[in-house]
Amino acid sequence: MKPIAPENHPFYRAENYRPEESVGYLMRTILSHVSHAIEAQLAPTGLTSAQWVPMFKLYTGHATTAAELARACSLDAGATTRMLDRMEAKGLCERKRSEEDRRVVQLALTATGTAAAAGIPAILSSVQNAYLAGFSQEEFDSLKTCCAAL
Amino acid sequence: MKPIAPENHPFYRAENYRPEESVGYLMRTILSHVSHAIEAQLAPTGLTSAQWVPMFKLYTGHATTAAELARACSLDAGATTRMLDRMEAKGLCERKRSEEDRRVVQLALTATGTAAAAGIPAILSSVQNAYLAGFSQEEFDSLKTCCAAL
DNA sequence: TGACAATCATTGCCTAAGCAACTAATATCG
DNA sequence: CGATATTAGTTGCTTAGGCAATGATTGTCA
Repeated sequence: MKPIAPENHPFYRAENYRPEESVGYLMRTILSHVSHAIEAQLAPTGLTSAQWVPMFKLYTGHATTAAELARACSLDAGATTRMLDRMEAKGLCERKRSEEDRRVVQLALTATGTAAAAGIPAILSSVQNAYLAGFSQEEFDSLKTCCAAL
Repeated sequence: MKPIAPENHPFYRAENYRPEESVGYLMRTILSHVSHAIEAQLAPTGLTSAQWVPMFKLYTGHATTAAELARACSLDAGATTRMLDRMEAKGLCERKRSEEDRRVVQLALTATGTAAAAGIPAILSSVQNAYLAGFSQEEFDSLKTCCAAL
C-alpha cells in the first residue's frame, strides 16, 4: 500500500474544516466520556482520575521514586511532588528519604493504597469492555491497529 | 453481525490487564501528542491549547454569550468566566452587558481575536493531516467509523 | 582533590477545569 | 400581582499540570 503525500491527498482542508467531524474531536469526546466513567467507578476507592495512573505505576513496581514516577507518567517533577502530597495526605502512599542517595525519595503504597490500586485493572477493563460492547473482534483489532499507527 | 455480550467475550480482563496495550491508553497518547503539536502551531497567535475551542465557537457564531459558550464547549460556567478573563486580558475578545436581558454578557472578538481565530482551521487540518499521513482512504474511513461507534 | 555538571526534590507562579455558594435578572404559575 | 423557579454570570475553594528557579546531593573529569 503506497502512502500518498498529504499535500496531494489531504483528509482535512482549512476551507471547509468542521471540528465536529474530525478524528481529533471524536477521540477527545470518547476519552472524556471514558474518563468520567472511570472516575465514577473509582470514587469509592478515594482515587481520582489523575491518581490511578501513578498509583498503578507504584503498585506494579514500575516506579519506586518520585523521579521514576514522573518519567513513567510523563509528568512534570513539580506536578509529581504535589500529586504525592495529596496522595500522602489521603493515606495512599508514604515517602522516605533514601539512605544510599540522599537526593531521592523512596515511595511505598500503604495498605489502603495497595487495596485501592489492586482494584484498578478490574475498573479499567470493565469500563473499556462496556464501551467496546458491540464491537466484533475484527473491528476491535482494526481500531487498535489504526491507533497504533498514529 | 451479532454483537456478543461483553461478559462472554471481554476484550480486557482484570487478571492480565496491561494499560499500555489498551485502546484508552493509545488514544490518550495520540491526543496528547496532537494537542502539543497544535499548541506549538498556535503559539504565534497567542492562543493556548484550551483557548482555540472557545475562540473558534465565537468566530463561527456558534456562541455569542458566556452561557452559550460554556454549553458549546462543555465547560463549567466558572471556568468559562475565568477563560474569558484571560482572553479579554490578552485583547482577544470583549464583554458587553446585554440591553435586552441584563443577565447575559454579549461576547465579541476583537480584530486581533478574529485574525487569530481565522487561522485555526488551517492549523487543525495540517496537524491532523500530518498524523494521518500514510493512511489510505479506507483506513481513514474505518477509523472514523470505529470512533463514531464508541 | 576540586571545579563543574548532572540529578533529585521542592517551591512559586501561571493556566486550567470542576463544584458550590451567591447575586441579579427574568420567567412562570397560582 | 406576587411568590417561586429558572437562568446568567461571578467568585472562592479544590485538584491538576507546566515552566523556572532553588538547594542539596552525587557524579565526572582535569
